[in-house]
Amino acid sequence: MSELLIARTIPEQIADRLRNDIVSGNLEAGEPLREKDIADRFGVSRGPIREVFRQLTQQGLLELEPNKGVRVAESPSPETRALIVELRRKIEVFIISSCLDQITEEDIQTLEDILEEIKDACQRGAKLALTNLDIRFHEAIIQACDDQGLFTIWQTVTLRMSMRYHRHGELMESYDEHKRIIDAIRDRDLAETIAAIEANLQ
Amino acid sequence: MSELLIARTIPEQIADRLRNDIVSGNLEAGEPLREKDIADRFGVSRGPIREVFRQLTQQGLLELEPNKGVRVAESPSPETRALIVELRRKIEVFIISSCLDQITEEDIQTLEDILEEIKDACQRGAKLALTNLDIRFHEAIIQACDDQGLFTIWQTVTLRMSMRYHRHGELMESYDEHKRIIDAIRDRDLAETIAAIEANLQ
DNA sequence: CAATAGTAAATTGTCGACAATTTACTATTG
DNA sequence: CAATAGTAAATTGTCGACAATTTACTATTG
Repeated sequence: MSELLIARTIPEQIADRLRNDIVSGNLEAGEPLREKDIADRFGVSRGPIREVFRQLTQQGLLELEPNKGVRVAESPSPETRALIVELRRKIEVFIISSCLDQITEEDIQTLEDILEEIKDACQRGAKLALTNLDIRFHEAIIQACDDQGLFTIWQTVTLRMSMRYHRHGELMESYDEHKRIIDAIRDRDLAETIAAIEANLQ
Repeated sequence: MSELLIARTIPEQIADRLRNDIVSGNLEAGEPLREKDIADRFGVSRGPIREVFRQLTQQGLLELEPNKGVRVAESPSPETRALIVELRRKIEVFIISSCLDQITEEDIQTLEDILEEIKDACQRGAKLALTNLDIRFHEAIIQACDDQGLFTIWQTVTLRMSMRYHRHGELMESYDEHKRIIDAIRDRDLAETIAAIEANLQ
């Protein structure tokens, strides 16, 4: 699950950066992105950038008009977001149900590492970092499990759900919720794992 | 909704053709696709083909390994497919619920046109064509309605659900089911529209 | 002969150049 | 002055060339 993450390709790394900017709200909805600008910013030619644009478009973060380029997509309305949350819950519950046993001690250690970063982000009040860590945490679970090609669906749904959204309230709640998930996984307690995941997805 | 379909770009057209080959089962799971081969087949350079590969990968139809290329993805297991069907139902019901009124007479005419083709395919026993027409019919509804950026999620889910799958039984049932959907839409009968769509998605 | 190392061929990754299209600007017309 | 037509600049689309990497093949070693 992790060898892919070590030697990441250039377009992947650029996609991550842009995804961040969009999900976090650094880039406003409707803002056009120019291939040349982004290419210069990352010191590559337009080729790799075009690939990134196509990927982010398919993930619903950009909108593409032929011959005109891409713009940052609007965030979903509250009603639409509610639907997307429901979809994401169904996907994550399905995956964890079919593979709770296969999660290795190494996978759990990866989750612990991310949890540490979450703790840190909560204490620093770093909301942006927290959104990312939240995604990375769940992504680690999905990657550890998924053998059914559900990853791209999960990713698209999750990114769209996360667009410019922060849960209000006490940040430290996020730490508690993720700790609960890890504990449940370590106990191989499926019902509790599902409950913990559903509590965290809203 | 339709001007985009008239002046389609070259990569879009190529993507459609490859999608067809994969969904219909013309291309076997695990089969590698070479950029050069596909480029020659369609008489273009590798650039546009790379874009197509990235898009189909994001839609879950291809699997990409950096520096090694793409292969045709496996079809989902029956259990996974059941989940995907459930997701698709939720999406289509949500969209039709929020916009049944906005569907124009012109949109309905588009659906009627596709229905005619469905009738024809049923009579000819053309299962492959039928799978495509089925997707096009529902896509027309989504495109007529969606203002919430749910299209890419819907598309990914739908394509994955359709991979190498044909409902058995009487082909003409497909015609009846789609006719029922059109009738319900024309009557602006939401409950019946939902029931008709759910009956058709399985 | 089996295993390894080395080499050639095939394939993907990236780039810069040019063509096609869109956009911004200027000049013309009534 | 408002509307249109024409032109230049900016931007996207496509291509072929070369670099980097992987794969297939051959030769060497024990």
